Amino acid sequence: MIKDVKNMEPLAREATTLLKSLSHPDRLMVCCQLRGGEMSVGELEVQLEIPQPRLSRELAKLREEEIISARRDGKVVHYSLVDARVHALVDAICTVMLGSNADPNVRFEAEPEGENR
Amino acid sequence: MIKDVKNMEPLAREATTLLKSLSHPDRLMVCCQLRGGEMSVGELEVQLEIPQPRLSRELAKLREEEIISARRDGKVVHYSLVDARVHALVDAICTVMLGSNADPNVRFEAEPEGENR
DNA sequence: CTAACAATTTACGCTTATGTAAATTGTAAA
DNA sequence: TTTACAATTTACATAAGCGTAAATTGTTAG
Repeated sequence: MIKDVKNMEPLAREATTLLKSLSHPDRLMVCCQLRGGEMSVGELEVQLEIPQPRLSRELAKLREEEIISARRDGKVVHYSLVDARVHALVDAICTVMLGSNADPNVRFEAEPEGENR
Repeated sequence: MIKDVKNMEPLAREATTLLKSLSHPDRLMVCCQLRGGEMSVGELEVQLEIPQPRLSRELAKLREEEIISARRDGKVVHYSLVDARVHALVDAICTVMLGSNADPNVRFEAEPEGENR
């Protein structure tokens, strides 16, 4: 509830770093899908029809920005959104921008929900 | 509520175009402030402490992307968010990412609210 | 070890974004 | 018209972002 807009800059800088990571069709769709829980690269590839090398590169970017995390199981790598803040942001964006089309077939498997930040 | 993820791509493309426009500290802060209603370039310059030429250029980008609109009054130009969808998205981003620091001193003057899209 | 599959990384060319600084346009008042 | 102020546009140089295609790494089964 502060009035000091000056203090907004560092927060805005942080926010836009995250936003930039989501500002790409492939990456946004990936995050949109991951709201429904873990998915493997293969599943994402099939559902989103993104050529594997490109998908992999975008996943790498999302990983570097700590938006998603990877878990290897045999030769399959599973990805999931990293925390509640990211989940909330992606959710908000999908709701406002994609409408119902964004519904990832709601099949939540594991999402603590509640550990802000 | 569709399952056809394939149809998501064009929407995601559109969404990310908008998101990209908001993915810059100056531009996000401007939009954040404009949630409170119209503001002149001068007011934005003072409150956000952004050098005028840079501010002006970012405003131009936001204008080109049709995120904000300008209204000239004498030698002063007033800007405001262009529609409810943009307002909703900016609001969501500010709420999730900036928290209470994002409160633009709530002073709504005119916001139809309700014409989605 | 070798084959086969899942995923990631590299390489290249091209376009866009961004900070900085200088020049220009538009409007109102003297 | 001349001045002054508000705002926008240009001009560069540097840094990122992105699509495409080829090469590489990691893992399991034979």
